[in-house]
Parts: sequence; structure tokens; C-alpha cells
Amino acid sequence: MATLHGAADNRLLAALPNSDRRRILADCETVELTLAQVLCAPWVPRNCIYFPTSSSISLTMPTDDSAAFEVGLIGNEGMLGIALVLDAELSPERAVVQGAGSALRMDAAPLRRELRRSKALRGAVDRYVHIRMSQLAQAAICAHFHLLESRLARRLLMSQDRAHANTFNVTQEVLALKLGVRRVGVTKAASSLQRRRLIRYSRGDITVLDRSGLMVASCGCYQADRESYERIRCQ
Amino acid sequence: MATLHGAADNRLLAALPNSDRRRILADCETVELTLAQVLCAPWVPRNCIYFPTSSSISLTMPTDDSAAFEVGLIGNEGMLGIALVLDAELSPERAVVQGAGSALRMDAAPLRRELRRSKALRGAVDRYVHIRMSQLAQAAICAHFHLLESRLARRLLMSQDRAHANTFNVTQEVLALKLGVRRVGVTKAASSLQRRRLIRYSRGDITVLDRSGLMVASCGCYQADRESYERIRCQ
DNA sequence: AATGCTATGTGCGCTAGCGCGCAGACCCCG
DNA sequence: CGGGGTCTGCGCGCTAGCGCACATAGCATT
Repeated sequence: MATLHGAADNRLLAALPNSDRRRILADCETVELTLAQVLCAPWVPRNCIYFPTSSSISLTMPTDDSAAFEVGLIGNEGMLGIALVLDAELSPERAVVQGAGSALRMDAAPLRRELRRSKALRGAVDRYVHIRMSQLAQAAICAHFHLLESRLARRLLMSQDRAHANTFNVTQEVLALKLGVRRVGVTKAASSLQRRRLIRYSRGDITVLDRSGLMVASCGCYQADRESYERIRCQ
Repeated sequence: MATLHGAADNRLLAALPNSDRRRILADCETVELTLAQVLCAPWVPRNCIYFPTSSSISLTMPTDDSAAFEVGLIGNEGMLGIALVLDAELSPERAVVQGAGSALRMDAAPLRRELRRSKALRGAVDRYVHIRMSQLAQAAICAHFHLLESRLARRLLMSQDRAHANTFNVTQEVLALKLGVRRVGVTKAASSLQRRRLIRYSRGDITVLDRSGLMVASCGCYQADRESYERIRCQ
């Protein structure tokens, strides 16, 4: 059983009324997620969900050349396993741990029970689904229209948010995969950002030096995502 | 009140048990949608949903330059108004009628009531939400990786599916907007498809001459979408 | 028949990102 | 201390799609 402290660290759960949250927590187990751990493969049935607390999870879709284009990044603001909430077990997405840390795991059966019992949970999760849909649409626009450097800046900000620290670890190789570009492209864009003193990095260790500068360098999608998040969550 | 015939023409409703469907139909009104009619603007509260029967609806998101990048196309296989199902009224998407025809309209209040009452409706709608998420992710990949000609082929197939006819009307200008490219790009791609006798068109009237050829010319995303649809709907 | 609008077609220079191949830099481990 | 793996940087030719500007073609209205 998870501690209350653990629950407060997932904002989706933290927003629930105390009684509901306590009950839900009793059904959760705290687990440690390790970097690059695969939590979910495409079309493989899953029967549990995760609420990240200090970890973060990258959602990808397979492309023609069996690469992995990123379609979502989940931190303590959300959850992994929307399919189960939508009463399905299958999903085309792959989920890989991108930031090691802990998460709360909940099995399908208690989840379904709680979704029926707790109107607050159902509402919070439904709104999160809606947020994810907005993010997906924004991701499509961003990948299609925006320059790599802006996309990289945005992606780094997203990583920073989920890491709850201004330093984290992702190699350019990995970033390239997730952004759907060549590694050299990331190298150039990252060099540019480093030259402008917005970030510093070496062998995958990335430090955000100037967060607001990075926001200027990023495309509007970062802000758009945050605004959608607030608008949908707080309506 | 809508006829039973009308209901059978929306596949989402058609899949419901007779009793549920009849009850839901009693709360629906058949409406005629006209080309280019705006059903929903970004962040404007909505309080009704639509089940297209013979019409089709294009979902777009605003981009930086106030263009409208398409993130979804809804025909009689789905519904417009997922936000309401997710207990929200706001959404960043714009909805415009792209194929004139009829649809069933349902207000928020009876919808909410039926979602509680009919487990079948809730399930069908949840699965549809899940399908839409897969489509959004696929749209991101497609827009980012695939050549315009393939994307156009795919888009035409999608239009044809929703039109339930191998002829329909969309100008190259409009297609360009939705695909997020220049009109001249569409002109070139369309010319190429026409030269290969896959389609024929003139002043917005498009005829699909060789559907299977068009599928070969399209990227895998078309098939991928269909497979996701089947897999999620029928699990 | 003349006018005008909408839809489609063409040319030209430009750039972001691609594929490929290679080079240097850093680090861990034997 | 040396060797192999990992991470980062660079050059070169190529192409899809861009922005801009202009040219034709079909249809409608008067």
C-alpha cells in the first residue's frame, strides 16, 4: 500500500477528495520504474495502470521503419493506461520509462470498481483523456509545421517539467528518435541552444540554464499545451 | 424524433441493443447539415453532440497563422462532441461540415442521462474515444513522415469512405488547408494521381476511379487507422 | 459577348531536413 | 594504460516542400 505522501505527488490523484483518494490508494502499489523499462507494447493486453509520481513515461507509436515516434510524455500530472479507463485492454502505443523514479500501480479490477464508485475519479480521468487528445492534436501540428530547434526546445521543457529538476538525462540519439529526425539534426539544434546559453549538455546530461529563454525559443505548442491543460482541467 | 432508419445509418448507434437505441433515438433530432457549416468553434462551449448519418464533419485545430490543420474526419462511424462525453464543454477543435447530409443531434442533458443508464452506449462511446486517440497519433506520424502524394491519397480515401460514394466535392484549396500544405502542392500531387488514372477531378468534383490503386498510392496510415478501428471496436 | 470569379496549372529560387560516411571526444573497464 | 563502446560534431550532395508571381481554364451573370 502506498503512502499518502506518494499520492499527493500525483496531481491527478491529489485533486480527489480525501476519502476517495485514501480508498484508491489502498488499491495502489508503489513501484520503482527504471530507465528504459518497457511498460507497455503495442497491442499487448495490459491490466494495470500507472500514476507517475517522480517518474516520467514516454508514449510512442511505431512508424513504417519500426522507429518510435513520440506521441506523449506522461509525468505526475497524468496517468498511463487510458485504454483501461475506456474499457479496453489494447492500444497501439508503446510506453517506455524515460525518467526513472516511482509510480503508483493499480490493477484493472479495482480501477473499474473505483471508476464506478468515485464520481471524482471518473471526472478527473475523463478530463485527463480530453487533455491527452488536445495534446495529440497539438503534437501533430508541431511535428508538421515547426522547426526542429523549436520542437527540441519544447521537448526539453516538457522533460524538465516531468523531471521536476532543471537537469535530466536524454541522449541526442534518443531525442532524435522521439522527434522523428536524424541525430545530426538534434546535434545542430542542441548546439545552437547551447551557444545561446539556454541549455548545457554533455553525454546525455542536459541542464536547462535559462528556462524562459527556452520558452521563447520553443514554438507556441508548449504554451498551447499548458493552456489546454488548464482550461480543460479547471472548467 | 428520428426514424429508426436514421439510426441504423450511424454505425455507432446501430451497434447498440434495440431497446437502448430506441430510447436514445427518442432524444435525437434529425438535422440537415450544409456544406461549410460551422458546428463548433475552438473553446466555445457546446451543449449538443452529432451522430452523422449521411454527412461528414472535419475537425481542425488552429495553427500559428490562423490556418486550420485537420486532425480528424468524422462520418457515420463516429460522433462529434467527445468533450461532452468526457464531461467537459470546451475543446480546442473546430468542427466544419465537409460533406453535406443529415445527422442526429442530441442535447447534453439527455446524453448525460443515457450515458449513465445505457452501459452499451457508454462502452461504444468510450471505445470511439479510444479510436479517435489512435487516429490522432497516426495523424501526427503521417503529417510528419509521409510524402504529400501519399497523404493526399489517404485523405481522398477517407473522404470517399465518409461520403459513401466514389464521387465527392472538395477543392484543392481546401485540401491544401487541411493537409497543411500549399495549394500548388496539392495540384501537383493530384495531377500525378490523375495521370495514373486513380482519380479524376475538375473544379472540386473528385471521382475515385481506382480505389485499390489509391490504397497502394497512399501511405500505410490508412490501413493502420482501419486496423486500429477494428481492433479497438471489436475487442 | 463581355465580364468576372473560382479553380487549376507552371516556373523559379530557396531552405530544412535527409542519407551517408567519417572524425573527434569522452568514459568505463580490463 | 590501453582499448572499445558511447556520445557528439562535421561535410556533401540531394529533395520535398516553401513563397511568390503569373498563366490558363471553366462556369455564371448580365
